[in-house]
Amino acid sequence: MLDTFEIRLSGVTLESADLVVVLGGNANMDTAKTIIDTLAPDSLLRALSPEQLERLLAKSTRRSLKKGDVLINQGDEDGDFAVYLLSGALKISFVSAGGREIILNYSAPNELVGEIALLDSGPRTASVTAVVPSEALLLPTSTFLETVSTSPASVVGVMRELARRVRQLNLVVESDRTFSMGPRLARALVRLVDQNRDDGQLIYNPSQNDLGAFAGLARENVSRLLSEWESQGIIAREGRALLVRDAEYLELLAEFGDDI
Amino acid sequence: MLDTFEIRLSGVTLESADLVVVLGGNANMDTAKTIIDTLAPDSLLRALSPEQLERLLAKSTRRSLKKGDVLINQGDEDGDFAVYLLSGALKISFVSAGGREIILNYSAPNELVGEIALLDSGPRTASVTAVVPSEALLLPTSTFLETVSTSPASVVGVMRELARRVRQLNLVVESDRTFSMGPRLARALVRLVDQNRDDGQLIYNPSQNDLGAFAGLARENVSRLLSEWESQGIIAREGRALLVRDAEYLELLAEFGDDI
DNA sequence: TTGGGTATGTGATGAGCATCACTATTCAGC
DNA sequence: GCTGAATAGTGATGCTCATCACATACCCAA
Repeated sequence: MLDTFEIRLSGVTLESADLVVVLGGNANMDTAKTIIDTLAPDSLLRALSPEQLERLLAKSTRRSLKKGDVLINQGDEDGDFAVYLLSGALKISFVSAGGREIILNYSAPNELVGEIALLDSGPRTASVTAVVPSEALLLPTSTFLETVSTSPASVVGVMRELARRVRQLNLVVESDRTFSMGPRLARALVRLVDQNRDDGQLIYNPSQNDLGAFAGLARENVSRLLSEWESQGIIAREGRALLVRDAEYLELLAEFGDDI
Repeated sequence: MLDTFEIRLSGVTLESADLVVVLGGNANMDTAKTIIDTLAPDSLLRALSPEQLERLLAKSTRRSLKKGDVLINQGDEDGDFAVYLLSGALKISFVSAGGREIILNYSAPNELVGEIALLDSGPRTASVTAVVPSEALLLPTSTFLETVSTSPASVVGVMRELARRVRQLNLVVESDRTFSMGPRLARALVRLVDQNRDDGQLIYNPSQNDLGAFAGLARENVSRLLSEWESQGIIAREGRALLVRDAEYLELLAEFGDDI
């Protein structure tokens, strides 16, 4: 039973930016209440009973992240916590053998991140970075497993989340293998559209570099495609922010490839 | 509580082969005992208590599969059972929007298959086909979830299995995106090597077509690469069977790509 | 044994996209 | 506001690999 929970950040950050570790105190009962109140209705943590949730929160650490802060480094051996995102956006990425960055996902609030390493206790295979200022809960392994395995509802929730991820990855493999650039980028954009809004805004405004690493194509071609789509009115740009105007078209492209 | 368990096979088989449905009776106590005895030491089902296991088996259906028999069809709506492979080998694959087959995995005995659809209750996104004569247990959704969620050990086991799969898929995305043909094929072969033997035999002898669909390259190039590797002594062929002679080399290639 | 289906071997061709090279633009920090 | 760094736009080039087009080998069943 540990009451405080220390995070050690090691290794090299992706951007080799200076790393500022902001260790919050552990969430006390007060903040626990606050957090409970702000949990989204569809939150995974809602599956827990109030008592379980309170216990879990009491053992968790809350972290405020600035843009660029690194929560987890690929290669870290001390993979002893999972991350529950309260607000903001995280990037999950790794560096391939060839030295190129591959972005696996962007996570939105109320999503669980980094639980894979808890389950098979290997080193971290991906890095987790805040791409906008974010708030996150760090759940220690023991508490996480204990809580999850005593709550049938949350067990199914976590398994469901893992299942969703497997499906998602199957789709990525499909588009990587059989789709041309356009549909691949379309799929990336569709995944980035903020589901909580209806105006086609993204959960985060990626650079073309990031979009390329996410969709699996060269930055230059991201540029070319975006220009083309903008001229066709499929997307719009406000400054550097992207707006998806014709989501339906992009979804078709993402699902059926070039032969829509 | 249902005691018998009916499987409906619908849709079009991948090879459009005639489909023979062999419905076994449900496993009775006798066969349950037999099955328990033959479970591998590392089996997921070993996490269950003898009573739980017996209950699970009593509600399961045992299926004997001939080569080519289809257990699950991509698109099936009645995704209400998972598959536990007792012996043989299964192919998990789907047909992409472009009409090409993508092989996600080959599963070896004691592996769980098809549990994704149980968790998020969508249609089946992949097909499962026996590639050699096989024995499998079909576990109905309700029983599966009930058993799993009442056994903390097996919960963790199933989550671990899902986690393993996510990791595996991350690697596939990596090699698809950044590796050239050689390393991609190497990774496919490494995944196919039978871990229960030490002579470099594969768990199943795929056609070059299948190898291509598994590794993500054209059949013709599979042929070219295999010939090259054979002449270098990295692999050998006995008739149509492949033998991995220099597993270490292939593993290096699979891990680091061309720049080993 | 023969023939048709399936699996394999191998060259030639070209499409798709990464890469390079460079310019133009935007942004953050002093 | 200024300056260097990061981001973005765009043409030219060439490499990798899918595709096409065959030839060949193999297997099983009539």
